[in-house]
Amino acid sequence: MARQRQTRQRAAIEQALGASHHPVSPEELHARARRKVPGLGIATVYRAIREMTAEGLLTVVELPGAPARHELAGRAHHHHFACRQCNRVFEVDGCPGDLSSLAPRGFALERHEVVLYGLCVECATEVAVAS
Amino acid sequence: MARQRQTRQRAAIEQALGASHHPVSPEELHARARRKVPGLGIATVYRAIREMTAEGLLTVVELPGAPARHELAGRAHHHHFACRQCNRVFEVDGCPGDLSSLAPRGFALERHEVVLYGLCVECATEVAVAS
DNA sequence: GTCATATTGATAGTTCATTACCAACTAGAC
DNA sequence: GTCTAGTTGGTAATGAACTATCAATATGAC
Repeated sequence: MARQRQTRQRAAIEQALGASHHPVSPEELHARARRKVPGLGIATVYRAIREMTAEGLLTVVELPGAPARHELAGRAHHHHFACRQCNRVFEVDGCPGDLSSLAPRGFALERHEVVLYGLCVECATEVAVAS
Repeated sequence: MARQRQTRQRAAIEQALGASHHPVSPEELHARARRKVPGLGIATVYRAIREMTAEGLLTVVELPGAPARHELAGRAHHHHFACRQCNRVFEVDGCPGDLSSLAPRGFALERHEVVLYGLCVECATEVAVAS
């Protein structure tokens, strides 16, 4: 089941993942890895994502109303900032902390997600310049 | 463009929305309204959701990896608790408060979503009883 | 270099949520 | 009750994300 050969395609995908400091969508990953291997097919990207996720190397980041994104596993607990303009997603280090007090009585809180929405620094600057 | 006739179907849908104290999926809304109007079609539910959302009567609640849910507009700021067992979504009154300090420098924070995951009181009880 | 086979890439297929279509029904003005 | 046009319901169609298929390619042991 495990991968037996190292290929240019897979290397490009892994490199693109490592170079990204935010969760990437399959499409974005495809575009990035394509710079190294122009002919790279989208199917190969999806295959790599599936295999690496199964091996625990990748984690899935699901944001409301958007396709799943992926980032290398093993990073510290963090949340995300989604720019409504450029649609990119950034990592946010902080965490509001213990949210168990928010859960209704009797509910068992297991995990939480916090998603911030707004404009990233680049898009915020553009808007300021344009107006 | 606006609705011109009052129908049993629409009345049943509005009633079902009013009786729900949590955001409902189109499918759930269909099931609930069907109790009043058995022949109700799913297309009519989607139509009602679309029209009411356009009129500002409904708001969309999007949770990661799930179809959009809807709740009556005008409620106070709140968040949601999603049960991983029964898949229902509950409203949570509290809010961790100002999260602007979490946003990276230069980013313009406009809104935020907090989603709690775990077991609702019913599912948590079942698990406890079963073991 | 040779060769067996793991891997790829193009694309058809699948799945799920949602929308379009249109004949049949019905609300409501008269 | 009549009648017109707004609504409905069943279903085909759509769209987006993802997966399967399979012939062609390329890895890496020899």
